[in-house]
Amino acid sequence: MGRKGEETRGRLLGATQDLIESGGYFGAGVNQVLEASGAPRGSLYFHFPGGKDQLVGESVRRAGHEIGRMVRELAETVPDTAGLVAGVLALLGDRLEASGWRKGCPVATVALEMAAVSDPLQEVCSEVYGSWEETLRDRLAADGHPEPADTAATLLALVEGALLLAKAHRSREPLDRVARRVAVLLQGARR
Amino acid sequence: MGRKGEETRGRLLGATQDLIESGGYFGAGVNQVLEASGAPRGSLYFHFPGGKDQLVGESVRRAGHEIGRMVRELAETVPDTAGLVAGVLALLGDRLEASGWRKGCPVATVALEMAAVSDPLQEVCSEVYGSWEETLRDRLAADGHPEPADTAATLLALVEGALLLAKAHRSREPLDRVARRVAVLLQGARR
DNA sequence: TAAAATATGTAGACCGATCTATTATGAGGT
DNA sequence: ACCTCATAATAGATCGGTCTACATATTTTA
Repeated sequence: MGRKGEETRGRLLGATQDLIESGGYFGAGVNQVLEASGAPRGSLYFHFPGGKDQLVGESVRRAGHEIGRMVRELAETVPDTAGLVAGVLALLGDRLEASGWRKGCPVATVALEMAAVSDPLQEVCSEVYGSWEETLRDRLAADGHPEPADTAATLLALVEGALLLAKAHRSREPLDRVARRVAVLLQGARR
Repeated sequence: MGRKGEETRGRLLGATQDLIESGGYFGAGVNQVLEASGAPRGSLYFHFPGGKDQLVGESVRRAGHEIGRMVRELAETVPDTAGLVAGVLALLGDRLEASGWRKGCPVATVALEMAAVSDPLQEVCSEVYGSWEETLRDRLAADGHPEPADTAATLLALVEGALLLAKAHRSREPLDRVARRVAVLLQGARR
């Protein structure tokens, strides 16, 4: 593929990722992606012959993996799951606030917008959420939690919901409130 | 305003509400709203001189009040808060599934799409979420729950997150998993 | 009460801007 | 010379919004 080509492709994905995190599928207009990345129009359709949907799909997947890796890294330094969730909430809250309440979950907006109308994008969103949930479930199971599957899904819903409310209110308050209550939800973890 | 005018205005709001619930702000194109409502273009800008943003704002507020009322009605028939939340999850899950995984929360998508770029729409979303949270908080306080504010925010985040995951996976599973775990979160309610 | 004036609302052609996508062309690296 | 990739012009559809014309009520005035 060549060094240069790979770099252009990466810049396109990065710019798309950035715009998606702020405004979802429709917030990432092709023109804005091109301007932000500095790439010419033809290059986009060379590297992503599937057009915008392919571009968005790969961007969501990449962003999902980045966050997944971030969570796993955090998991290595924090011993208890409650602390891990609190850490994730804090980290994502920092990101959200530092971006002027723009950058929330890179998957959520696209999922809500497109899951019902685009099978490929729905699959990507489902897959990313599934991988995050799996990470949490494994961690809970290793902790000896009695209901790892249900609890993992609940924790993920909690984080996603808190992030949504924080963006809607332009405030960390929902994140803080949820963080305080997570411990209760995880009762019975290591009895 | 006249009987006919009021009716046209209502049809425009209803059509917009419907489209928003499926696809958010950008899913509710003006042309689609006009086609679905049967109203002519001129009527839209007569009844909503603020254009699309006013139309969407009023639709989100209306949809928010409808769900708020639904929750309060359910609260009258279900004694415990855990049951209330489970009931809400079941009801919204029915709606989501019956619509072919299209109709989720009427506020969430618009909030994620527009909160960062439109002050008026951000305010509407924040206000609706605030009113729902207030309903939950009052209920928890009446139950004698020790942390009504934190818990109300957490329950709302939980419901919103579960609804998001359900739409992303096109499955009730997240809703069911969360419903099973809500009881644990509400421990200490009536000690 | 009849006629005139005004307010309310419908109807759709039309506009510029923006959207994603296609195309033809040619430079640059291997 | 060959494939990779960049470049820009442009297509064609759709976006939200404005405009004028017209119909129907409602109010004012004589």
